[in-house]
Amino acid sequence: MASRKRVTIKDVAAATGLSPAAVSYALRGLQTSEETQERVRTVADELGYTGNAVARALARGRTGLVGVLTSSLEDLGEQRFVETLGRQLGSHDLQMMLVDAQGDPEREGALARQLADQLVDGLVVSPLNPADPVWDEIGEALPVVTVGDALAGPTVGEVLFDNRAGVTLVLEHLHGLGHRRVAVMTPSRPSTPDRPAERVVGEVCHALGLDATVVNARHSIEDAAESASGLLRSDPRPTAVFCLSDSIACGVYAAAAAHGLDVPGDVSVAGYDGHPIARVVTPALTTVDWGIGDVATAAAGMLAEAVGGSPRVRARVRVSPELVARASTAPPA
Amino acid sequence: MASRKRVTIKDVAAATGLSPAAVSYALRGLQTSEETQERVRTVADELGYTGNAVARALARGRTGLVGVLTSSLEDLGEQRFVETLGRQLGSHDLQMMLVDAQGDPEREGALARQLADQLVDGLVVSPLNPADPVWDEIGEALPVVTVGDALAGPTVGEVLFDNRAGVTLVLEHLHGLGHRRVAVMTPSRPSTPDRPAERVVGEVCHALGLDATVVNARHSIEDAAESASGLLRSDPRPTAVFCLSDSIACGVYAAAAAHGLDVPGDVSVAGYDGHPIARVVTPALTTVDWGIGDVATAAAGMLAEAVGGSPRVRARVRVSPELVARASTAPPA
DNA sequence: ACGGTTCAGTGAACCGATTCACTACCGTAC
DNA sequence: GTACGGTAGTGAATCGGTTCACTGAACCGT
Repeated sequence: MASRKRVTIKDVAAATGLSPAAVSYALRGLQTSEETQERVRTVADELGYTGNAVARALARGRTGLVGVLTSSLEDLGEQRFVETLGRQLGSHDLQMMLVDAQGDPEREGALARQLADQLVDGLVVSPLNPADPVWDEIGEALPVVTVGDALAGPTVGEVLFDNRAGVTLVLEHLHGLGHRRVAVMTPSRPSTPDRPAERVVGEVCHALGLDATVVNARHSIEDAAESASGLLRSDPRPTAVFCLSDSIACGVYAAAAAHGLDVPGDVSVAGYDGHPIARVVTPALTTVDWGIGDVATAAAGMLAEAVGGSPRVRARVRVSPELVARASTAPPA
Repeated sequence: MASRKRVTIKDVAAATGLSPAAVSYALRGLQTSEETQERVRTVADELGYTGNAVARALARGRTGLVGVLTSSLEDLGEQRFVETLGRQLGSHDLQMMLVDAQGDPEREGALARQLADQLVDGLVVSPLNPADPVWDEIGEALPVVTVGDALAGPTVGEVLFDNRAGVTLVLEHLHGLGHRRVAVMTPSRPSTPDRPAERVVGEVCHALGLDATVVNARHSIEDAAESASGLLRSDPRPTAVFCLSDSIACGVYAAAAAHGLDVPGDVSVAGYDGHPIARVVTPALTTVDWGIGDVATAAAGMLAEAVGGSPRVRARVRVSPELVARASTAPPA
């Protein structure tokens, strides 16, 4: 069925009696008379000519696609980030090509290389492993905007959020409420050697004199619930659980309910992301708002500018995380 | 910076003393001796040759990309669907190119046309407007798999869910509990003339003798909360609200909390999607599970098969929605 | 009437791969 | 010794556009 031959620019040229070059110009409103443009457009419509995006990309050396390499689409925060980013890129006439590293740093590197092979004009990435040498290569080949942690390699833009500050806000909040035995659930994979967030957590806990257990979890609510389940059964149960994403916090809620534990009566829970769902769950979730929407907008803007060919200045935006204290955290029993 | 010239197949050819053709074959392990292949691979690595995806796509007539046209990424259910779909397509060696219609049927049509211009090898779509003539054109040009409502045009696969059955399940459930004055919140835009879901709602309500108000809302939790706010203030307040997505239901929870209304004491709430979040919120949300994950897996499989070039048989999978009654619905006061 | 600009449009090169048709060469069989 | 078959590799065409360098004609003021 699909074999209906594609209408090419040559067909249009033949039908109008013009050269392919003229048609190409006419359709873009260049170097041709008004009436010719009109005529070409009419004929093109009649023939159903749509143009071949791949050929155009090859000839022009750009595709109009922006790669978005997300660390894990399972995360509600990432989902929301991606949604906004796609919308914003669209407003700059760029298409989002979404690729999911699924929390795996190696997969992330491989995907990045693949994307850089001329398929995309630029890349937005919130790196799982900012130290990966792949970023060096890629930063030289195309505009890269990072979100979250800064990259070793060259980039055209960075939207940094001070995760140390964010983590500190929560841990100080918990400490201030009187918690001393807290668990921290991070989305990290063991294979990431030096995930900054985790290191920061360790340092801050140490500084505050908190007794912290770090637990790895995946972002999905179901998986997080399972990981949390073990945690909540452990003998000296932590009095508070700090989740490095709101998704994971949702999982903890589910696990707490399953075990008949009250939040925050039996255990306090804090999240990270400032996702709207945090306001909906009961009790409303204490979380850190890093301005998902603003970050996405900034990133899209930077990349659009760089892809548009403006001189490569390294833009840098720093976002301050804000603690949103709600009902899910309270002094320990 | 980016100006470091790209290594092309010719460079590799020159470096090995072979023709570009030979290099092309060698790198794919065809028509060349073992040792040549080895040598070419070595040289290619040294030079940092990666290949140009666009040129390859033009020559071979396929890109390895699959377009995924989502109706609205604001919806938690869609987000989850897309996540699974991307994962599944990846396991078939296909890349997902995600495009968001943002709930706008016209935008959906335009994006579909754009995608079909040779950029993608296939398309997965859950159509906002199944009657749009664009599907006819596109279905002839490339493999299309629909999810949800069936399309008028030709497709290679359909994952149908019986939304009539799903809607009926919920409305009968509410009716059975004794509700007579219910509100239905749909994500439809007024511009969609014949959104099937809405028509079905009308019919089923009529059949059951329910007094139904239909309210349009966007999927985002914030927007849905706002729409719900008005609804909950209306004079003879509906005793139950049926939301056509779990996202919207979350918005209703938020609005109810803001107005000091108890769910289900003052108003029952039901959702649609079976998103994991439905189990997390309090009270746990009554919803309709249509098997997001299974649907995504089925769709990916169908499309992969069609893109792989297997004979075009129209595959059809029908998914039965299942009511998951939880604590958010109860008899009216 | 004349050189000099513009304007509209042409032809060919090009982007970077793939693939078809063909050649050179080797070994083998008769 | 000639015919034959198979393998390794080549050259050129091709995919479908864009763009550069150029041409012929119309138009300009003087």
